[in-house]
Amino acid sequence: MDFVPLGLATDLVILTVRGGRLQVLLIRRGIPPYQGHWALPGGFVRPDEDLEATARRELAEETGLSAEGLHLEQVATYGAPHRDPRGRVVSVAYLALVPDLPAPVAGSDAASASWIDVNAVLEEHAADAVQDGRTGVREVRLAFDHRRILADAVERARAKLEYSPLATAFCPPEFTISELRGVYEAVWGIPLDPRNFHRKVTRTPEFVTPTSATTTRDGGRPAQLFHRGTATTLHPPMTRA
Amino acid sequence: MDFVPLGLATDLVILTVRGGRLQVLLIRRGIPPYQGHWALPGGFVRPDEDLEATARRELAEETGLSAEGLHLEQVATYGAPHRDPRGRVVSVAYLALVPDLPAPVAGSDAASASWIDVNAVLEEHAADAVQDGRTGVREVRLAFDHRRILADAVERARAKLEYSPLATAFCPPEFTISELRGVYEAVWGIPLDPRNFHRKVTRTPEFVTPTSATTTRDGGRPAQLFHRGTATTLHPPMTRA
DNA sequence: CCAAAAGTGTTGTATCTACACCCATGT
DNA sequence: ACATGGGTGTAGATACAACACTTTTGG
Repeated sequence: MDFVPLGLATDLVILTVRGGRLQVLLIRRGIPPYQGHWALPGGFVRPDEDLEATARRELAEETGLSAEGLHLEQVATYGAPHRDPRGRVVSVAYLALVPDLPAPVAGSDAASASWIDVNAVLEEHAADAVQDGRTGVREVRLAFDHRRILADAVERARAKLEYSPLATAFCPPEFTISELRGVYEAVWGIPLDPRNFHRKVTRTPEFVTPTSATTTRDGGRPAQLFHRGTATTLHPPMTRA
Repeated sequence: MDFVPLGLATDLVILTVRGGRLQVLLIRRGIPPYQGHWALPGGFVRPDEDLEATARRELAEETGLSAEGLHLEQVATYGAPHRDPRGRVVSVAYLALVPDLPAPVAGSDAASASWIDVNAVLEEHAADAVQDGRTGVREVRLAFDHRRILADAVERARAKLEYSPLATAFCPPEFTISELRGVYEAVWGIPLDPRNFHRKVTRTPEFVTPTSATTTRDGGRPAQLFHRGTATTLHPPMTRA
């Protein structure tokens, strides 16, 4: 057996939708390298620990949620020889989707964790585009190759919304069609027609199933509440513009 | 840094279409563990070698082709603690697509490599389904977790044929629409209407571009020859039944 | 001439988009 | 009453499946 010395880690791209915006959980690094930069949460795989178990453990640590029931999937593995200046570290990236948490990020360790607007990180940073008055976040440089990992994970999420019921993973157990539409709009970054969206979702077999309850939490006429259906793929798929 | 002792390897799922069937390159293991079983070609990542470089090196070694221009993409990483009985080995799986080689598998090292029908490997093996008179191949048990890796890679290929021009990676530089259809039929395992397929492919922008040449190698009326277009995604996508 | 494969036209059906319109609540 | 969001109906455009039909070669 050929045991080249290397570290094996998992990095997590934890996404949520808050206030109509797609956000990612980032940690500000307190120590070099990349001290002061933002980074994806992650950690080393323990001996005899499965890769997904590592990711799920990190997810629980960072969000304070029991990771059961949360969506978690592997995205890709990054292993360029010098991606970490300290030595060879190969990292398996996972994508996690969580609903908008009522509780703030709790249980995270000493480092400061925050929800950061994904667009603020991924937008091209022309030197003159620095001042963005709306969000306050101006420029977010990620440590290591984490910008690429984030981009790959977000692209995965965008693509999977089309043909899978993944968007429900961003929602609480019971949700309205409008709230589900809000997820699509936030992740894709485009507005959708509320009426056509409603029809499409409710007519796609097993995408969502109605409960007997309604809510007025979004204002206006009471909306039917739904929970996830049993579908694993959507026929026909949802379509972006 | 946390250097747990482990081996890092890449495994290759090299697919081709021969005689209208989807086939995978497998190697018969000459030594334990799993001596005598079929396995995916693979090998350990060298110090300072990028993951994809490892995969491309293995691909060139096994097929005897220069790996340049061949399609190669990462599929997933497999790291269950006891997937290899010799110790902890984490493997990054890559999918490679090659055209039907005029030359047989050359340059492969001592172990015997063969093209094996993918269906013969992936079909469910109920104990009483062992005797399959049609294909002659009865039972192909793969070593390690390679059956799962193969299944994941094939599913990836099947899905990508829908929305990407990936099928052209199975074809020689110049090909007819029929040959391209043969790829879809082999990978998806279903027949397609030649007339609708022709229209669909030629009307999808930048999927294929016509050359000035024709061929009669498929018999019948001479067929227009095409080469790959510049599209990276297909609009509209190709559809399975 | 016939067989075989290439390629075009047509028709009915499903789906999408855009938008008019009505429904049920809070204030 | 009116603002707000929930939900249904409908018409034109687009795409699809099925299949009749014509074209161009080899034998």
